[in-house]
Amino acid sequence: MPSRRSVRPRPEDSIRTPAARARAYWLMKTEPDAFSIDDLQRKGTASWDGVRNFQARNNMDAMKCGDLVLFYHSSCSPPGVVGIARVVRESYADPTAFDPKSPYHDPKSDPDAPRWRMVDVEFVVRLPRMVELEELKATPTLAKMQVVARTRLSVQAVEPEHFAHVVRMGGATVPR
DNA sequence: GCCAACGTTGGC
DNA sequence: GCCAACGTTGGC
Repeated sequence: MPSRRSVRPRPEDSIRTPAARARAYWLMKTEPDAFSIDDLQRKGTASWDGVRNFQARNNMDAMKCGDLVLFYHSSCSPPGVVGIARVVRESYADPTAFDPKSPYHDPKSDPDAPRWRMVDVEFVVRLPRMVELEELKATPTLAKMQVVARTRLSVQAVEPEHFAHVVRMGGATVPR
C-alpha cells in the first residue's frame, strides 16, 4: 500500500486546519443613505444583499472568513473610505432575489441554484479620518486601485499594500 | 440633474 | 457571437 494516510479527521482537527490562503483584502461600496458605517456599527454585522453584478458577486464568492474590507461610501459628498469591516460568513444565497416584493427581486434566480449570493460582514473600526476618493486619486501609488481606475465595480479586490496604505491615510493601523 | 463609463440584454 | 440599444452606477 502507498504511504498515503486515510485517517478520517476528527472534528476538533478541522478547527486547527490552517486557512487555505493568506488573508485577502477587499473594498465594498454602499450608499450611506441606504446603509452607512453607522448602521454597520449599530448592528454589528450585516448581510451584503442586493449585489446584482456578476463580477461583484464573483468577488464575494472568493471571500473567506477573516478577510478585511474597506467600507466605502458612494453616491454622496464626499465619497470615500470610512471604515473597516471583516468577513464573518462566506458566500450564500441572497434571499432578496427570491422575494417578489424586494427591489432586488430576480425571477431568474433559482432557489436550487441561486444566481445571487452574499456574504456577512462585521464592523471592525471606523477610520479616525475619512479617506476621500479625491485623496485616493491624488495618491500615485494608489492609481491602480480599482476604485480609482474602474469606478463601476461595487465589490472589488484590494492589494494588501494598497489596503495598508489607505488605512494609514485614515489614521489607523491594519487590524490583526 | 447631468452625463460618462460600462455592464447587460436581445435581435440578428 | 457580434454589437446596438438600453439601463445603471456614481462622480461631479
